[in-house]
Amino acid sequence: MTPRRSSPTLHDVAALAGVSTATVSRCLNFPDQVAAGTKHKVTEAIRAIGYAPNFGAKAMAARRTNTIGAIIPTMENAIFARGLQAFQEELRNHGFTMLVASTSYRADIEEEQIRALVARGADALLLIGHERSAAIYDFLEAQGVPALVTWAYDRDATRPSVGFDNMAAMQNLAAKAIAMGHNRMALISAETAHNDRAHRRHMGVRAAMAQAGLSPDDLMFHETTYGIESGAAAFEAVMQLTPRPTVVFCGNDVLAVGALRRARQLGIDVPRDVSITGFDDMELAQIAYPPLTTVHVPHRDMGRRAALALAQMVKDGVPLATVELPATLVMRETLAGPSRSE
Amino acid sequence: MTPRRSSPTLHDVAALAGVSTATVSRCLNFPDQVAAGTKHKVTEAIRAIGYAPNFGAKAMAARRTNTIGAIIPTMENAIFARGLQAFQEELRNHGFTMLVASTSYRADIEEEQIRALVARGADALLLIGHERSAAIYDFLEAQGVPALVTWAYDRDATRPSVGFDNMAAMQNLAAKAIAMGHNRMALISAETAHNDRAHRRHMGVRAAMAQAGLSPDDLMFHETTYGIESGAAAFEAVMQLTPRPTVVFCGNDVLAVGALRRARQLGIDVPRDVSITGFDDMELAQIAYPPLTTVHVPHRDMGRRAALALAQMVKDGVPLATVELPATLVMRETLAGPSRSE
DNA sequence: TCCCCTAATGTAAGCCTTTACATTTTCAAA
DNA sequence: TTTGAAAATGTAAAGGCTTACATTAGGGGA
Repeated sequence: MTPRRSSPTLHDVAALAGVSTATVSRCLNFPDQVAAGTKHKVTEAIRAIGYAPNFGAKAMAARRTNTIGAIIPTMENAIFARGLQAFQEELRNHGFTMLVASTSYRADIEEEQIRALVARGADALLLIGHERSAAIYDFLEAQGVPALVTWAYDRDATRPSVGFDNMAAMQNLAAKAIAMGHNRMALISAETAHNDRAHRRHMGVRAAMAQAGLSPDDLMFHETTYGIESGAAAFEAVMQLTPRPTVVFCGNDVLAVGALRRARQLGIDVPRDVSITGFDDMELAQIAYPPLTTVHVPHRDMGRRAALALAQMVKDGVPLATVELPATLVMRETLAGPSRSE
Repeated sequence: MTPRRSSPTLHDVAALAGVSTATVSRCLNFPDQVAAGTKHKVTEAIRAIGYAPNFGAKAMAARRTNTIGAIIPTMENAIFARGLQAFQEELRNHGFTMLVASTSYRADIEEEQIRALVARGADALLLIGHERSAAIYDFLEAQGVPALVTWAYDRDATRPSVGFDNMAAMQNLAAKAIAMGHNRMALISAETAHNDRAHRRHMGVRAAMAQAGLSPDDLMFHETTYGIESGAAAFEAVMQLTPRPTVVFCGNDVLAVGALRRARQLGIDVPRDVSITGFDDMELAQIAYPPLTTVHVPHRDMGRRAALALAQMVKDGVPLATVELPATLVMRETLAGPSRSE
């Protein structure tokens, strides 16, 4: 029976405070443009009446939402979750809120999500990796929504990104292994379709081999899905090949941990019988036994810098710039020279 | 020099298709209310002109945003990241998008974030745990924003929640340990201030002890921050007490893994010299060596169900209901009876 | 053929802010 | 005092969509 009284509006506040709506609005958005006394009256009225601005109206009038969207493959992967966490924290420092969507590594879902976040008023977008259709980039352009790519840095890419060079990092790791004497190698990779990071890591291994004069045939390439169990299965498959690889590079730490576990189950000693490496340097890598040699990815730093760049772009029109961050090799205990005795 | 042509509007589409704006709107929102021919014309026009609805205008007119907010302690904790992932996926199935904010376990930040997400137009909110000020609950009430608590189920709580009984789960685990013969026990807990989950887990241990006729003095309670290193330090501290505990319960898996690692470094064998348990059952628990005995928390299920409940609430007004999910004991290898020889 | 009911479409009134521009007030300098 | 510039405030026009209500078209029954 009680008429569902709708929320108080700017108008109500103005009436109560005895000023115009414009003044109330200014009080909220440009406080130093209004006299102290007026400000006080208005503040009082707002409190008395329990006023909260209407988001839709505000967004329409201001033509922005102070919201930035992030689209990542999945939060199941701790590496992305952490990047997001840093991203969100920095965004908050600048008064923005974060919309999140995930794609499960599927290009079609990603496209849908990009459209969805734009439709939900995202002022700008954070994207993982460069690889996506020209159509969707055109769409973003047409909608006037700036997008920043992260998790990847590619010398040749034209779009702005904040990331590291997946290929160079992997090449560096592979070169190290080769320098230690390895020459029969396997790569257990995440699926490379629509995933330029995985693809470039693969290219990195090849480049290192080429540089050392090794034949591409000496690399056993095995692609699999994400997950510890996948890594384990892939490792087992790869170890059944002849000749056996002396080092197994893994596209990420989760796969590597799976490989490590299966090695133990199979009675294969790491790194004596075979070396195993990861990529990402998540917490897992330190917990693993033996501690995993991997590549440290600056996920927090990427998140933070991406947020900063996007915030400045939306707020002050600072154009997005590309920045390359270092991804450094972390030597722990799973990579060693191949044993002679073998 | 080219005048920055602003985006096409509903009006433009209507003009091109030769219908009214109302028809275009219906085409978009209630397609089966419009004739097939008309629908076709409109669809064509939309494509031709590259129309995309204006979010602010839509939100203002419809009085909702189809956006639901989630506020969690941190995405650094994989357990929350996964819950969020499931939450977001289910939300997507219902046409909603997700706003995310994190609190770093701080009540003041949480309050700020609740206000921020409401100001950003969240139609509803997902919250972790029951414990927060009455003022903020009042605020949500006044703003008409429904909130659903998760990660906790409390028989006595009046607000709707989708979660498990932290106390009962921990009590169950402790009872098991007691039944195995343990009677000197330690609890390494996350900080309990403003964290009803941690608090209730503590209560669970006490309840089990009380039920077994043990004195509360036989529990060494050690509170610490989140992190592997914290767990390690806490374990070391706790093991220096006299008499030494025979079992060390940890408030979560991360602390437990830290404890496990320090035990190895100290030459303390688990579970022969001391038993260690975790809580959450994250992937880490299986990777750890030896595999960790812990409590499985249905994080994905909670996320999914919470999303469903919230979506139905916002879309169809289905009232939020409380549902209790099971959190089950997972016996692995770090809990065993205390050794006689000690 | 005429009527009436239903389906399809159109009309136009909001929804609530922001902001360009106009007006009034204030205050320091003359 | 007067005056002029700056500060404070007011007026009112968007802004693009949804939706209640009005109108028109279509079709079956008498």
